[in-house]
Amino acid sequence: MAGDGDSARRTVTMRDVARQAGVGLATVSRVINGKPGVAPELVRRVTETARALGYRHDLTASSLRRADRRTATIALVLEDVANPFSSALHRAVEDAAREADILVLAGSSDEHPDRERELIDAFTLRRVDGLIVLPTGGADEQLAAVRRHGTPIVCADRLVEIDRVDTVTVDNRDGTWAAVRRLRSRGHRRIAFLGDQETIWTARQRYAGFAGEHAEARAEIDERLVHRDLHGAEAAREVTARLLTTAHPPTAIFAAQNLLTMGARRALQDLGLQDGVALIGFDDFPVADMLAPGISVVSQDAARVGRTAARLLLGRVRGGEDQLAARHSVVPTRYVARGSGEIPPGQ
Amino acid sequence: MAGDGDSARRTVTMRDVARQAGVGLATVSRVINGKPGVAPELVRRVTETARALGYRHDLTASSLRRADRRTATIALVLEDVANPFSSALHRAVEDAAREADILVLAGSSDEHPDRERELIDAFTLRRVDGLIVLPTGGADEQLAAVRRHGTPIVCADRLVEIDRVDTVTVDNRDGTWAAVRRLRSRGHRRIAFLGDQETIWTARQRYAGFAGEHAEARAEIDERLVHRDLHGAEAAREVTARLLTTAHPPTAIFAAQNLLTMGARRALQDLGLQDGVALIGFDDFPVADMLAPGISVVSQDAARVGRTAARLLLGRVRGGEDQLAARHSVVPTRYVARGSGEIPPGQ
DNA sequence: CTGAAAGCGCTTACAG
DNA sequence: CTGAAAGCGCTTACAG
Repeated sequence: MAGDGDSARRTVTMRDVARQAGVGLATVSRVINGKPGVAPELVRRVTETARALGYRHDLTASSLRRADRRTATIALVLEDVANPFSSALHRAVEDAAREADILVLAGSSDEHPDRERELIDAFTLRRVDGLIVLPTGGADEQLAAVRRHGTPIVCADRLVEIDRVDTVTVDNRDGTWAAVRRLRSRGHRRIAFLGDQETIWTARQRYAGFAGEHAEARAEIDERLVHRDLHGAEAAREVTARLLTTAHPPTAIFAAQNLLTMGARRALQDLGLQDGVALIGFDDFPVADMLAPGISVVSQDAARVGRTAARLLLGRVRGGEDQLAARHSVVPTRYVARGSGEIPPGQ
Repeated sequence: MAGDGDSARRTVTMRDVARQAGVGLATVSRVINGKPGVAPELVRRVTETARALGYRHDLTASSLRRADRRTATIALVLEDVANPFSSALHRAVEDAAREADILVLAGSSDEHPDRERELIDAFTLRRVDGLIVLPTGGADEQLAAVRRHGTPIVCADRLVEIDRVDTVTVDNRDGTWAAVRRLRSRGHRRIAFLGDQETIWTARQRYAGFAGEHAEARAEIDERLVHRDLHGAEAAREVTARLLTTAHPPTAIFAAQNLLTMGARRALQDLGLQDGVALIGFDDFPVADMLAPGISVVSQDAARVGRTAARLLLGRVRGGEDQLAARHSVVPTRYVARGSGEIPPGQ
């Protein structure tokens, strides 16, 4: 407790501890790092002196000199740290990293390639040991360059083809395909599709599932029912309201993303049609089961995506797997029937 | 593009750039850091050489030698990066930090003091410039010690009294008080209270609002209607179900947290009582407005809490405000009427 | 088992 | 305006 003053003082370094304890600098380093082969008496003296002086180890300096140059920090480029999918993935990454005493930096690209590039720059500038990114698609060249420089990278949620960059994706196409097939088997023939910006890989995949199912059923797609460039709930709401008030409205709606599902449902409720028109969303969200009818969804396991991505990354960070070719893991989706997807055509 | 090989090579340092460009190390440093007073010709040569060699600046080394020793990184200790309140706060902090070219490390304490301590340790070990934490309450001494060592700290969401540690909280007590008063003015006399673990400051404050309103109204609290140690939705659901099936059930329920509100509503729906018993929740959540009836809530602005916390922290990090005494900012709540809170007693 | 010296990749006085 | 030297707080051979 002595010397626990409040005034600003210069940092206590290993040097100070060494001098005070009457040992060499290397010995202090050994003790602090828990390395074996130091006389118990010295271990005690150093530990005690360090505590008494309020010594705080400096990992940044340590990693600078260290052979492996690891900072024990990885970075995460998400779409938005605040969106449910991103943040569930984030949490899974944190948990996996924590077991290896690794911390995680996170940032939001908001789907802007420029912002993705800035984040990657800022992270590599700080010498993170690895990167998990939900790529916008517009920064792939930079990702490739960073990878070539030696930093391990795993891309999550979206597929990219870069040397030694692993990916963890969800079976967007098949999950959508199966959901649309369910609608068709219930008798639906006029199925609307609401999709996110086409620059996003998952958006294209989900549409591919929608189109694939139609081809399989030898059914033609009515282009008037397809809207593939929707940003957010409000856009989905407007489009849905318009679709429902045309001469030939859809009997079912497939909303290929979270917010679009909410927007579509809002429009349905506005028109009192939530029990008359089927709705299936891609990606679950809280309380979807508490609505009446509950919203049926193709659910994706964000935590599993995160956990898998973290595992792949840490394998490369540790070095053992770093020279392996790119590995691509696909996490399955699951259809959750809650009512809205089970509404038959014609009320 | 030349020399863009794939093989592992040692890092290109400023030294390499200096040698190659035929200038001194200090000049390279000046150019890379954009410092004025270098001949245009040298700036060009250094910039070009750096690019050609694939030089990547190392911020960790830079900050080690730099006078201010800043890492341009701050850390965030949240309850859970994946919960909506925490992640909305996180996003606001990210946005504020980004304007100052500062990155953010985040971690989840899960309300465990031990985990909070580990995170604080890990962050300070990496020499972050400052800390924003949602304190569990069990690590306040460590926070105080870190602060004394010089690292600026802002506590968000919960009040703590530590020298030169700022806080940003929400008016939990008054927000609850006003909501309960609304219930009473509509005729409710038997109002149940569902609360989170009492170790959490906000949980205590919200109960204080509930109790305060009762005292103000000279109404006695029926202890059988009060449950102050509920963990999560399922616990709230069970307790609510039990409350509703007693001889003297409540006519209204105040759920003092997100998940508790959802759990209570589930129980109400299970019993078909969602239109018969009033419900007000503390803290809004997505889609609460799409349920029938919509759930009335005391809404808190997580983004504003985050933004304010970040501003206070960055003010101290910059140094200008670092010697100031603790500042305490309170963000107001807002009552959002959606129907469930407007149900009168007796159906 | 221990310590003096060198050096990680930078910035910062200092002298020119 | 420019560069050689010192040093940030550590770890790592190396010699004892």
